[in-house]
Amino acid sequence: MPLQEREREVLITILESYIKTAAPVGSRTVAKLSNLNLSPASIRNIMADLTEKGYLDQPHTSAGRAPTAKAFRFYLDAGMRPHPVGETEKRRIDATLSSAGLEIGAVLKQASRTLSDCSLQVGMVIAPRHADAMWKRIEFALIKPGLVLTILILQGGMVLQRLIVTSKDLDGDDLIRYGNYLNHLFKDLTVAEVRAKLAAEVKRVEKRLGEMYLDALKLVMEAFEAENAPELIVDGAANILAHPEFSDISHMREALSVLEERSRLLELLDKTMDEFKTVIIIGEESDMAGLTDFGMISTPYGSKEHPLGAVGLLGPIRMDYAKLVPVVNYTASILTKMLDRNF
Amino acid sequence: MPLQEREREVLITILESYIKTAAPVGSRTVAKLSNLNLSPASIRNIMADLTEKGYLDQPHTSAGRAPTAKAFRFYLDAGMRPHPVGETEKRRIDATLSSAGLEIGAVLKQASRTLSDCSLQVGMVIAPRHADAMWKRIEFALIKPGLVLTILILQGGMVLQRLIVTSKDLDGDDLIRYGNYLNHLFKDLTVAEVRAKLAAEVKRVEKRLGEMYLDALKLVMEAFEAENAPELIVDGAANILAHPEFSDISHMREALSVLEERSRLLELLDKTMDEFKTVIIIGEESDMAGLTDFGMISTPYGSKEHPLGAVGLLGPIRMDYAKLVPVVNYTASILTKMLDRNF
DNA sequence: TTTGGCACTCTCACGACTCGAGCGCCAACG
DNA sequence: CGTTGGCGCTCGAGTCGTGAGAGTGCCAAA
Repeated sequence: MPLQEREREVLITILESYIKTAAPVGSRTVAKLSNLNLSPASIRNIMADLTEKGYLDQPHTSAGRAPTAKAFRFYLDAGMRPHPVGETEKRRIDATLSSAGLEIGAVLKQASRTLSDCSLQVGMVIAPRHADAMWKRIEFALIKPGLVLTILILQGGMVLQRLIVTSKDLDGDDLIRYGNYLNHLFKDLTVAEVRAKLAAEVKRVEKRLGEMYLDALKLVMEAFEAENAPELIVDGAANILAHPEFSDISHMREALSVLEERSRLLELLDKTMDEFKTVIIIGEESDMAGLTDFGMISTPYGSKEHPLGAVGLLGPIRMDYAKLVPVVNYTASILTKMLDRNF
Repeated sequence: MPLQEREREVLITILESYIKTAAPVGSRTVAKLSNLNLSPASIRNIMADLTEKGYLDQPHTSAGRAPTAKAFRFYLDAGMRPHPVGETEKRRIDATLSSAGLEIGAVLKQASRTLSDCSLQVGMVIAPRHADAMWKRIEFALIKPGLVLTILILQGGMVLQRLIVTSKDLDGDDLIRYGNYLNHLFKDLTVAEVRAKLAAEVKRVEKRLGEMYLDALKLVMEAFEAENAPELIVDGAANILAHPEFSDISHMREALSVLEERSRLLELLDKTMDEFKTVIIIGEESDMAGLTDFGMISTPYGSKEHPLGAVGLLGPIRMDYAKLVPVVNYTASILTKMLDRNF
């Protein structure tokens, strides 16, 4: 059954108060805060209904009521009026992001930090996957006999580097020839495509061409075989521990353990990239254990045709979504713009 | 006045018990643990003396005694019998470190993690300063008109990269010429020396040679001017919060704030590099506020002639130094050996 | 010099108690 | 019939007192 107008109003009032104070809200408070001009007694009736419908929860008889995850979901889907990002804040985000320079890695780190600073929550950023980026050039440097530094420059200025052990008699000239051969072969393919093509090329070369090219291919294979997990940048873990819901020690430990599960967080952020839109996950909507009391906002950056990565926030379920969703979106848009220069 | 043999024995017993349990130690416990074969009453007398001399501290009348920072200093300087690293543990360290591959950055991160895992404290590593490393080769890649990726390869396989905005009409051939010129000019100088030489070279070129070389120099200057702060890698912050001394919330926050002061931690670790020996700093010996209840073990890696960086542990003052100092030293030695391959 | 004994002190855990917030219910009111 | 004020109830948080336990300090005896 849908909510009546008055129930809606009361629920939103409770939500907004709870988001500010993290404390259960009583009928008196709601009566004062809402613009319904009803007495606490009437509010109590409405609150009782909302409790029955599963939107509110009483920790105990005399403690006021706290919104449930269902209430937050309602808020996000229907009740929330997003609060646009202020000019001051915009300027602040612009400034800090551009202070990081042009390098993707540095910019992303800064983005994560800026997000966590603005929100007092945990900021997260997924870096662009190397696999989707295009091969631009490979360079080899002989560090010492038998040790070669391989540097793969990707479109957009990303760099993948790896040290490789080789046979001792490989010299600088060999490396230059390898480089030329490989650059010719793989230019303008994505790293994923290169990986796919590598095996076939090895077979082809084995039959027709000399040993030399085989070595070159093996070098590349060794260098870039394991580069699969996208990088997750997390910042502001200390922020989150300052919130009152974590003032008790066991909750704090739980929060820390959530932050350690990088792969799970990645999974959640991935969703936002697949669908290329802002996603908010609260409470048990993720099937990630321990995330019950958390909420996560995430949004992709890059373009719909070429999604690059995602940025997001993780915090207690009672985050100020109305304010923070626009902040996350704005950050993503700036990020998109900044990285655009590189492509 | 120096400690008598019996006082020494009692103090060390107290220290070792306190290191294990983090709880003040009573006379009965000492009587049982020590091999003096004295009654609790006699122990009490000795403990009273130690308290007078400043080695022990009573939180309150009936709480047993806890060692002071002075006691720990005594322990470190005179009483401690280092506990050699076990074979199993050695193998474990070897294995995890070599699983990180050959790349310096990855190895150092792994070292920090391994240290924190072995010790259940916070692991710290200072990465080698780029300034001390030798210029091996510079590479330029034109990412798009007006945007150049600069890659400086240093001796040992370290890589410094930076994106630079240039004039739009700079093309690939220009970049190759720039590279040749710069590599010839700076080969086998350290980054610090290059920085010093740059200004002079600019002046020299301004008078005699063409515009082109000037641009090349400016490119390098822009790329590598700001690279000063050595990198500090920290891992295992969650570990430290599990210790009983941080079970109360205000101590926990204090601990977190200590970990955020990266530059201060760096300062402390720097000491160990200057003197090139293992340094243990406890309590107020550093003048760093908030570090009163902490202890830090640090030791350099690399060789005395070419110190590369430092590794260390940060934890509560009652760390198990006897066990952990050898662990830190062993890690540093493995690290030295691994990086040796690169030079 | 060492030891057992004993009185003393202080913390911690537990229970009783009070206070206040908030609720549910109900009767009365417009 | 919705709204309101009132009243009694419940439950948590804080306060106080008490008792147990750990540990000390001191003293007299071995």
